[in-house]
Amino acid sequence: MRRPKDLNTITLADVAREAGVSLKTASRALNDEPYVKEKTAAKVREVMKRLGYRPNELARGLKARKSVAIGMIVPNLSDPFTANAVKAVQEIARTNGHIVILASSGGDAEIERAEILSLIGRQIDGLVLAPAESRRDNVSDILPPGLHVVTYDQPIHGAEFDCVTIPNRRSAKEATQHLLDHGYKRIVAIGARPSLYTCSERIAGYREAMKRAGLDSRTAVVEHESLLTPQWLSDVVFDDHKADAIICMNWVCTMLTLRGLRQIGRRVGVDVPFLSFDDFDLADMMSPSLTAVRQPVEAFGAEAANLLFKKMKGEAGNERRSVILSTELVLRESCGCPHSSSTA
Amino acid sequence: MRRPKDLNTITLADVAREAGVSLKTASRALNDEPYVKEKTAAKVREVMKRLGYRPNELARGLKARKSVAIGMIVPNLSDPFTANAVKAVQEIARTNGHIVILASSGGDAEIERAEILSLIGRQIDGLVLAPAESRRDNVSDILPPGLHVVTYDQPIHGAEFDCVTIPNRRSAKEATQHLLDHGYKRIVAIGARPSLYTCSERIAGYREAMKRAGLDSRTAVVEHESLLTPQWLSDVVFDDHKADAIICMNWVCTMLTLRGLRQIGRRVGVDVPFLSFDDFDLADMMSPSLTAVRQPVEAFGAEAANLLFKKMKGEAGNERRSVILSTELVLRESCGCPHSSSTA
DNA sequence: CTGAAAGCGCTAACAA
DNA sequence: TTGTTAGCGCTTTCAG
Repeated sequence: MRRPKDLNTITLADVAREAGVSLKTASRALNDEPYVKEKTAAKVREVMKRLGYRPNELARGLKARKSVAIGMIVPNLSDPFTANAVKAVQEIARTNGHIVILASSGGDAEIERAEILSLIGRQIDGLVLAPAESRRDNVSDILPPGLHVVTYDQPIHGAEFDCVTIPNRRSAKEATQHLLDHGYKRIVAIGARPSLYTCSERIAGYREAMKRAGLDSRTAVVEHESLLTPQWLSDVVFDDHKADAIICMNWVCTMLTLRGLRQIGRRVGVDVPFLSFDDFDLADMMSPSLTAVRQPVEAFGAEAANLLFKKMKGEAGNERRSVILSTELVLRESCGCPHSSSTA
Repeated sequence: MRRPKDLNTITLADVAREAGVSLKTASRALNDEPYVKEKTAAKVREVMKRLGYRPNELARGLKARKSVAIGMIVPNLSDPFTANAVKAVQEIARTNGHIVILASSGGDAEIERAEILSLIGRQIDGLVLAPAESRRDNVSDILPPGLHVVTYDQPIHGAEFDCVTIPNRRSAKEATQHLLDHGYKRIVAIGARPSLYTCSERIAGYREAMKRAGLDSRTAVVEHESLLTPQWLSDVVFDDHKADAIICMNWVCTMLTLRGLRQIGRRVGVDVPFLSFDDFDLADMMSPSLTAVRQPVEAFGAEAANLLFKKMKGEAGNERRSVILSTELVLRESCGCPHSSSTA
């Protein structure tokens, strides 16, 4: 004659009582287990529906020692690159019957660590991580053994996680080479957060191209995006380096540089040829349209999530797996190429 | 002498045993409860740290009947409007000690429903929802009583949720009026998903403005974004309606229209004046720059989340609360306004 | 101040 | 085929 203290939550016990079966039978019906007479099962299901029963996943997870949830940690959700990756991960998680707990590090290693701990407390079954830092392994020491992690965008130095990346160095080299082919000599590479793998690799690719052409590298790399101001552009990129072309090493840099250039009165692609590492919506709609290295944004998240679920199901062996996606240099006008009206 | 079956997970019992105290004492220390000798508590904390103990939030939630998690359901993560809202919600959740379970409906009511059920099973403490549908209440009947819901972008007709919106009708009316002030007569309003509140309200605002000017409304609204093709633009917007100006009613429509116009050889803002409901990064960097109605994207998510947490804490009373954020008509060039070099 | 025992909702053993 | 009994990891009575 016990009554649930909270009469708004129906438990499996309520269902069982109402259906006149035992708890375990109700449980079996719920989970479509064998060894339940179909008629009994039907009865139970009917009661469940009638009562609006919803299994408590917390209780299930506690028992099963898993949560049917994966975590995802990203640095910055406003970045369309990130947003699309999240979208892809969320979709694949859904098809695998998992939910996604989304956390944001803001690119800060301490926050990242705290978020990971929080996710671990949630008993996540897997983690997709866009690391806030790539030089130092800020993660491994707090991971419970057996938790699968897939990194994307950046690998973590010294850690043994699966990772989805692009050939940063080669892509940057090719992009730089393209600018060189146009005849520019004082190409300036603009980047931010040099300690990040993507940044340093892309800069390295740039250097290789410049070196091969027998030219000096002109790098303009800020410790943090907030330092990428119009004044800085004017001082460093133009006054110091006398830029005759610019390559920006990621989306944020591109955005800030586009704005900054306008403020200091330099027209992108007209006064100064421009190439962006990271393509985005509308790059093709600007005038002049922006030449860019395109990363397969959705594939990034999709590959990472697929790899994670494969690992979780034990279908992928135990060795570390790296997926390297390919990029595409999308030639438009801002680099100096002639106008083309092809659809991007 | 019982040994955890899974030796990789340390429980509070392990901590208690190691510290030589009872389970409850360890629990008290964990939760900073009073009535624990400071020395005892310190000892427990030391052991926790040494063992790398992490409380199991699933177990906590099961007991406490709450999960310290909120759910968020959005239609489309690639939309920067949505991405920024998610970012804001996630940040505010974090400061309130909650995690965010993110789900995506793809604008489909059935999926939305399934996702809500899944979140309920997770015992979420609150829900931020950008409804997939606004005409029909697809939600209320499955919500457990006591679960707080805040809607944003669209209210749900017939449901009693708190909601964060903008003055859709008035903003659209003002925007249309601005085009009228330029002297355009055959202004075409392009929209998608007419059953959505935002769409119908904005179209209504447009109609009001046209009517006041003594002009016929020329609406071009597709059932679904996928129908907004270049061919359709050519046929409906230009051949049928003889557009001499265009107003697009949301971001997706703007994107598709910009691309479509180019494909059919009409230059935005040059051959055809253009106004976008929804501002975005780079709208100010295009040539001509795009005049747009700007919604406060981050505030959208922030207000929704703040409202939700207030409700959850019982600080907001029980009556329904509506927050109406203000928009701004950002005048740039595509509407026909003279070039201005002000920073957006 | 501290501890023993009960139980959150569910599922895995082990009967019956 | 069904039911009974434990117990997942934690917190909450209620005694010491």
